[in-house]
Amino acid sequence: MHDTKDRLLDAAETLFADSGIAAASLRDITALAEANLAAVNYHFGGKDGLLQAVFDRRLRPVNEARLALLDGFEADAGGAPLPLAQIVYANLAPAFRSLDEWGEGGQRFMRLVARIMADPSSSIHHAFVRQFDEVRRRFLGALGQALPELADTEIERRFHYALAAMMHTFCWGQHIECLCPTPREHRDLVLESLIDFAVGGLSADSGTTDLAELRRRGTPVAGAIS
Amino acid sequence: MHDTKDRLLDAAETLFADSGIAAASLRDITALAEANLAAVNYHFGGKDGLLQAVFDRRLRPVNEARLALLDGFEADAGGAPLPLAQIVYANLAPAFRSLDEWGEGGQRFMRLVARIMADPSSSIHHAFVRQFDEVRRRFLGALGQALPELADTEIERRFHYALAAMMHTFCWGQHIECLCPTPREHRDLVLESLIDFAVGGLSADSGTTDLAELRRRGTPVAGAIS
DNA sequence: GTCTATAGCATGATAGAC
DNA sequence: GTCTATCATGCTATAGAC
Repeated sequence: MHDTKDRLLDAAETLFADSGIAAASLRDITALAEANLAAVNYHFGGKDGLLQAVFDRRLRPVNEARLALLDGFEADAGGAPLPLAQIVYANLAPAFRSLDEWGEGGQRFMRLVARIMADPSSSIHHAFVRQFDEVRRRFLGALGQALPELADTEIERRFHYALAAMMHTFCWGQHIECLCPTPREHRDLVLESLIDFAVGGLSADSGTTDLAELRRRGTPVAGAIS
Repeated sequence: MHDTKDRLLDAAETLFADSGIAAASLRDITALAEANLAAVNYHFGGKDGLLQAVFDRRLRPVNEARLALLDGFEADAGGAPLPLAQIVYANLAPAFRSLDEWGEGGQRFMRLVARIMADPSSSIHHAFVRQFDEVRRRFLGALGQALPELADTEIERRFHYALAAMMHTFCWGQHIECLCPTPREHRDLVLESLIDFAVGGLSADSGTTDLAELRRRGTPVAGAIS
């Protein structure tokens, strides 16, 4: 069924996602995998290699699916700007689809990705950002076409906000019922909700917010924060 | 100037935020604080106590400021639903203001909060969620009034999305230029951008997204994900 | 490829002098 | 309150038998 290597990858994915990367020890991982402690070093060269292997197994297909979806939409549009919903969908759907294709493992993995995203000091973080970079550039390009009135930096900020919402959802899905992406019907609901929110946020009018006005009205008691 | 206790709190805040809670050792912390290793146990009873103390020092004022702002807006409105921008502002501004009041320490602390948010398995996470619970309930109530056409669960989801965008900003601000909340002029720009995005997302039309349509158009090659 | 055994090190906590 | 010294534990990594 599963050879040692796969069992180690599964166990590592589980414990990295649930406990955090630093907190998951090789002893815990090999115990869960019913493998020997030394097997990690034999197969992956160490803890970092194991983490890298966990990522390589899953991340590439998701990012490739993102680009493939975007390619398809752009081919359909023939040079015209894409509807925002398509851009957002192309970014989110592959991650959600992986939940189906990989079952429990997919959920755990997305939680792990969310952890990495929130931990810029992690050893994997540079490799992760580099692998995501092409996706990022392509999507920023598509967003730039769809939102010509927005400055590039504003588009990049909003792209990050939308990404953050997805990551947060994966990370907290198992703890907060309304965000939980299981069972399957519920998953589509959350995906739709995320798309609605992201599209609304991305297309929001810029400069509507009058910060000075909010500050003036919002200080009923001077020094309330003290 | 600073007694040992304060220096330990500052050092812990710095290292917890920069390296992660598990990765920051008491030896690193006491070295940075120029204090003795045993001082942590004497003053805080251990690493967990230190972490708790780091949070207690900063979190309460921010949450109190959030509620005070919301109170002020609601008193002004006299029972009418609040503008979304006011609700969002009341949630975000105190966190941003802390960046001014606490300088470097405020930035570090917000990064630390973002870490905790992304790590549901952290030892502090229950205490953190409990302390935030009143804020959460009050803001969900205000949002429910402002968005009567949305279901409660949808409102809660969107509240989490908006929260996620802010957390992501604090966490990555020092790594991604467009999100960086320093210097001060830039900070207001990011805050405005976040408010625009959150207001747009919160007020997005629900059910606009036609998932089936997106799925149909978005599969140029069957099994592209394989 | 898989195992036992262990090296070599860092950690959190504590005892006890001052 | 602060220090030194140390304990007990856990960790990653590796050597070497099978």
